[in-house]
Amino acid sequence: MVFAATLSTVQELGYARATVERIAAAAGVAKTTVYRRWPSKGALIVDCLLDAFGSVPLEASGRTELITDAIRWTAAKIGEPGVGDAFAGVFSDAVSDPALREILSARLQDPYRLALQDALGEPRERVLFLIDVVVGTLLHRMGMTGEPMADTDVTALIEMVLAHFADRAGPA
Amino acid sequence: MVFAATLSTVQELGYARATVERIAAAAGVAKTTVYRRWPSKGALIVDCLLDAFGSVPLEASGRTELITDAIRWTAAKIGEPGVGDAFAGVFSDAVSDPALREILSARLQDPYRLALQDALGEPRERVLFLIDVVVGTLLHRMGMTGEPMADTDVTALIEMVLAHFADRAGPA
DNA sequence: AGGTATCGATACCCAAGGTAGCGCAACACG
DNA sequence: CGTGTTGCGCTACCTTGGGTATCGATACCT
Repeated sequence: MVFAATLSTVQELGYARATVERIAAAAGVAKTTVYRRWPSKGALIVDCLLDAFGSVPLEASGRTELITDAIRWTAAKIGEPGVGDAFAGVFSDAVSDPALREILSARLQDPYRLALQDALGEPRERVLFLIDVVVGTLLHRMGMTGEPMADTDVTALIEMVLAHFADRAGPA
Repeated sequence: MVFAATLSTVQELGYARATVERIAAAAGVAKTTVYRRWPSKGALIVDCLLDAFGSVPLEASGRTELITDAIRWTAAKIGEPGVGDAFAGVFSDAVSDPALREILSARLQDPYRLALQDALGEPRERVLFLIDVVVGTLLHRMGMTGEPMADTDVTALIEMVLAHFADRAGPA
């Protein structure tokens, strides 16, 4: 499977050194075959992340548990070997590449945003803000240190976000 | 000045298309001269960001004003033309480049972290967490939308952070 | 005036994203 | 069983961009 080879190659070499040629070799596949299936390296990574993330666990009953579970789940996924690197990597590429940004936003962010809007009953802008805070914080830690965020900090993040998004108690 | 040429080139073309050759041309300087002064493109951008950011305004009296001013100042700087792009760009490059990560951490993050530790009387880990939240959130918004965060969201960010970092009232 | 340091220009190396074309194997279908 | 179609691997290639080496000119300092 190409996805598994992608993640393990990214984990082993980092995002930039995980070239498409190496990923293809690790998957036992030709580079051209990869480009037959995905239009760009970025698109491959996004699909790989989609596969790695799966769907958010949103079966919790209360709002507090829902947010807590979602944040812990996000932190755990980003902490999985290769996933955080790959995520931070595409994200970086997307900064200067509007097409990739579109792919990232539509294929990766939107599904989770819509699920959260639905589960939380919050408007689009507030959920976007929530995602900015959670994903931004986790990726910044990952990018600056090379390591996923430790549990105690994830807990602090959850508490901070919960205070802001508590049932109708938060500001604005 | 090379810094001005760097920012305007990044603003005009985005981070990836702002090649060292183009930046040098915009500055009326040869590409080799740029490499004589900075060891890599990343180092150039970091120095450029250092120049653009200057020092944090930390002359506020109260803790609340201090944090508010610092966050607004960060958001405003990242919103300046070219700065956000350049910041998100180096950050992305740093993900796969430990040497650049070291430069970014030591030259850009550490001074502000130390100043904040001093001004807030908070331990290193909590200030690092604060920086992760503020910078991560702002950069995530910038990276996903291509636009700096709107004022209302910056205000929400300030309120959320203040609640967490209020005088000895926050958890953990 | 002479030595030195700096800069600009050119030419180059290398890695990596992405493409084109060829030939082969597998599979479907009559 | 033969034939066509499809998909894949392979090789070779193009282009861009980071980074380096070299050389000649210029300017500055003594």
